[in-house]
Amino acid sequence: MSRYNAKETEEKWQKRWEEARCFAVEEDPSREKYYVLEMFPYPSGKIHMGHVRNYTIGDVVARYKKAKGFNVLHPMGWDAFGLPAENAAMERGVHPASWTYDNIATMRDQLKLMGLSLDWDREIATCHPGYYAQQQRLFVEMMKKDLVYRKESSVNWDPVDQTVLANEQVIDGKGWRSGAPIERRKLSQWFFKITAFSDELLAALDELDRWPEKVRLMQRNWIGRSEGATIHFEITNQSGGRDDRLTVFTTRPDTLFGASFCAIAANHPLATEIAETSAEAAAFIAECNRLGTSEEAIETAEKQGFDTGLTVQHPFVADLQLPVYIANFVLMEYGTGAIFGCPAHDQRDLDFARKYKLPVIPVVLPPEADPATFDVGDEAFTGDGKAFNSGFLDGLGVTEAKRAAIDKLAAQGDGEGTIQYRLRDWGISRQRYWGCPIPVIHCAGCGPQAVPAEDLPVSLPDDVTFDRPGNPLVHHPTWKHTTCPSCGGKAERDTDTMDTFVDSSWYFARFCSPRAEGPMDRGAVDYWLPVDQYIGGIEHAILHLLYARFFTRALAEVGYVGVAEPFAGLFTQGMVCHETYKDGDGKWLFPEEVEKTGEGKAVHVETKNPVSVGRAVKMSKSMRNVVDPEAIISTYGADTARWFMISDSPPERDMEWTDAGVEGAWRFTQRLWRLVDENLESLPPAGAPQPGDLSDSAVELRRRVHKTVDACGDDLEQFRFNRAVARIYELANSLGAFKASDAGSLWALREGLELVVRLIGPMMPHLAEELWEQLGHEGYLVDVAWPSADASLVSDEKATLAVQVNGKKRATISLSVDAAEDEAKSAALAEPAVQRAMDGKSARKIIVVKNRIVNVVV
RNA sequence: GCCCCUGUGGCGGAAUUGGUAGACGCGACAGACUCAAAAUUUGUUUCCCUUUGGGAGUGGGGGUUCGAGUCCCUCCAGGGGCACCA
Repeated sequence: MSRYNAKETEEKWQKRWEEARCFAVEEDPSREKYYVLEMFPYPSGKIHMGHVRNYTIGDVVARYKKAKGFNVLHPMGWDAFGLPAENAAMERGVHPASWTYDNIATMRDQLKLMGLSLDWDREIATCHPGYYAQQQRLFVEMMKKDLVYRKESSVNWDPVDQTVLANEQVIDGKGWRSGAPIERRKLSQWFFKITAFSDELLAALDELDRWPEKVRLMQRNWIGRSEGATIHFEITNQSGGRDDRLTVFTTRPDTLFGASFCAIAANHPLATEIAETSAEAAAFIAECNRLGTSEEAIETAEKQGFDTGLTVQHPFVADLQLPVYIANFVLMEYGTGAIFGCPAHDQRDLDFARKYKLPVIPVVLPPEADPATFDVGDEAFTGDGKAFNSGFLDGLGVTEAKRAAIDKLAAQGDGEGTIQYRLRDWGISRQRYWGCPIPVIHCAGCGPQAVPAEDLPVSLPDDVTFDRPGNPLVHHPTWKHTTCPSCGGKAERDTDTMDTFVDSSWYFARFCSPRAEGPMDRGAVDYWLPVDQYIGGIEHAILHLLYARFFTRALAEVGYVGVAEPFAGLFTQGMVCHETYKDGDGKWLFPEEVEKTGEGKAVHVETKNPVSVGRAVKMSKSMRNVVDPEAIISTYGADTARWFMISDSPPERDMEWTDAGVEGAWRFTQRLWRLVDENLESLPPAGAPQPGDLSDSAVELRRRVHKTVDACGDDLEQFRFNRAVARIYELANSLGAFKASDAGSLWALREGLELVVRLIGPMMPHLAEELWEQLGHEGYLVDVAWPSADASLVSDEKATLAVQVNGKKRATISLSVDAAEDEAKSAALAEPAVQRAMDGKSARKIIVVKNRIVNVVV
């Protein structure tokens, strides 16, 4: 009896597939296309289990669709620009380019070990000039279409390192390297006009019916369309020539009678103006700026305000003036950067009012509450109710009151109904080296000028150093100095590079024609786009996916593509988790440093000191709970790793990586091998015709086989890989237990073995090819069509129904499929257990659900 | 803080989408094979009650229904995103 040698076999088939160019594809208008794409990886060094899961799922889909007869495009590339390369440069002195390309080489080799059905001819890296040159062309063309503009916006500034920090580099308001308190600073930056598409991006979500509902919901909330009102409050005690009105946006104009203050953002123009003459205001604003730019930091900070001393006139109540505060929880980026506070009906306003002893006036009465005694306490009432304490609005519901308030404001000239979006334009300027240079030249006389097409690309200089803070492109002795394309005078290049989200906003289109001279070949994108199935992590649910949707629309305006939506189908897979280990000193340990001693206990491999075992969390370097895919593949083979990845947990759910699970998967590969190997000699030859009559047990086996084929196809279509795997286990159990003696059973056994091999093809492709060959077939299983089940063997003759009495199961009965209701009733009542449970009472009602259940109500 | 998701045996999960809860795998236990171990293999395995049999049970509490893991309300726990990580 031979043993399956995974390593040898996997190498053998990987080589053969490559030589036969099994996965290289071209446009073929005569065939239906299917574009499978997994989110391309950032080349961080080595592949991790998250990649293995992502690419296994994608590969199952790609191979399945290929077997279903589609012309399948399945490419791979590298999201190769980004911050970690610069960190490596600073920490280890390696050049970002060589660091990145080394990582790509390593990770490419690792991916190849997985046996993925990729068209490697189409490989791209976003840091390659061949890619980013095209991106610069797109930028220039978008500029011409007025989709790009320049404005000021805030960044996190590290005053010690003299550099801009990413949000993740700000920890508790301090720079991660310097530890210095960070400041908000304004810089002039480039923006993509994504808000021009707010409505369209929102409306089109309804059509994306192969996207997870939760992703569509998150995007809807992110775009955040809200109907409300802008209200102009007259400033009553101002001095000087400033604008005498404060404009706020609110979604609750119905609560205007409950207003007790107004608040403006720390970077509101009025705040800036006040700070010029008030040292206290300036100090407070500086304090707010220390919070950094992330919404999370701003909203979780304790609510604080600064009373400007200004007051504004309430538009409806003649003798009411409201104080104006500068507040740390008001965002300049949303609405008008100013709000009116109604503490009774907004939690943040309430917290603020309690702190600064401002009045809390309830103006919306919850249903069934008493207007005389109703009080909000510490919890604002945000639900629906009737307006009270509200003058002309009294008695109206929230919706009607909003309308009435807006009408009155408009009539008075104090405001109007407005639709506001939460979505902001996309700032893409980054003060970094390792990114796509922004192809713009700044001329003192002519202003910013796009680099002319014939001068593209603007290449990154190689000779840069990271020995001092700031952007190497700024420090470079010659790079930024150039001449103005318009006037010919001295000018400087824009030293910013693009956000790496730009790189990943069109790579799927580049894959259609990766070596095209322009950004993309129209014929190729018209054939391949949209991506039929996109697969990646849920962490990209909003930003990446929304930017790509915007960019595709921008590409359509520029004339490169004919579709608006890049991804027709989306699947978001869960994370790969692992237990965590800590030694007595609280130091994290790698799994290989830990030895299990049973019952959830563990010790250190060398010292034998006890180790505390923590629950499974997402694999991460910081907690050391990582398993190296390459080590797994070299021990068990790629098929085992792939099989385990999809076998237990549903792909959209988080999964736990365990040694026991991998070993179980490995045992199954061996079992399948033996199943074929042990029977090989007695089986009829491949392609032998079905013998005349089959024994009952052979027919029964065929039923199981064909039912499995039928159900597995459905499961794969619906991404229920774990169910398909369970069915294949069941089938393997049946095949293993089957006693074949006569010619008919041996024929049925061959059929069953061949079909199980074809079913595992997308999941364990190497083993499947090898077994297919063992079973006497020539050519590649990869080229064999997906099997279809014999319909006559899939349907059952008998159905088992549960019989309940008052909803409690008391017996089961076996009836022919679709048996009549009366037959089911009498069979149910004939059961002794049912009679016993009925306890002599008569049935008041009997509910019969065909082929499922009979419920007797007494 | 805001938005979104998840919760079923010792563990991962299944449940025909409102109709027999626990398929399949892992682990554990017992047996076979073996000098022994590994591998393989047979069986048992939600909990409680003494059994033929009965009761409880899908994070907690409540509701709708002939019937709820599935729908509604509420609470708890864990996770993802929050615009410069990718």
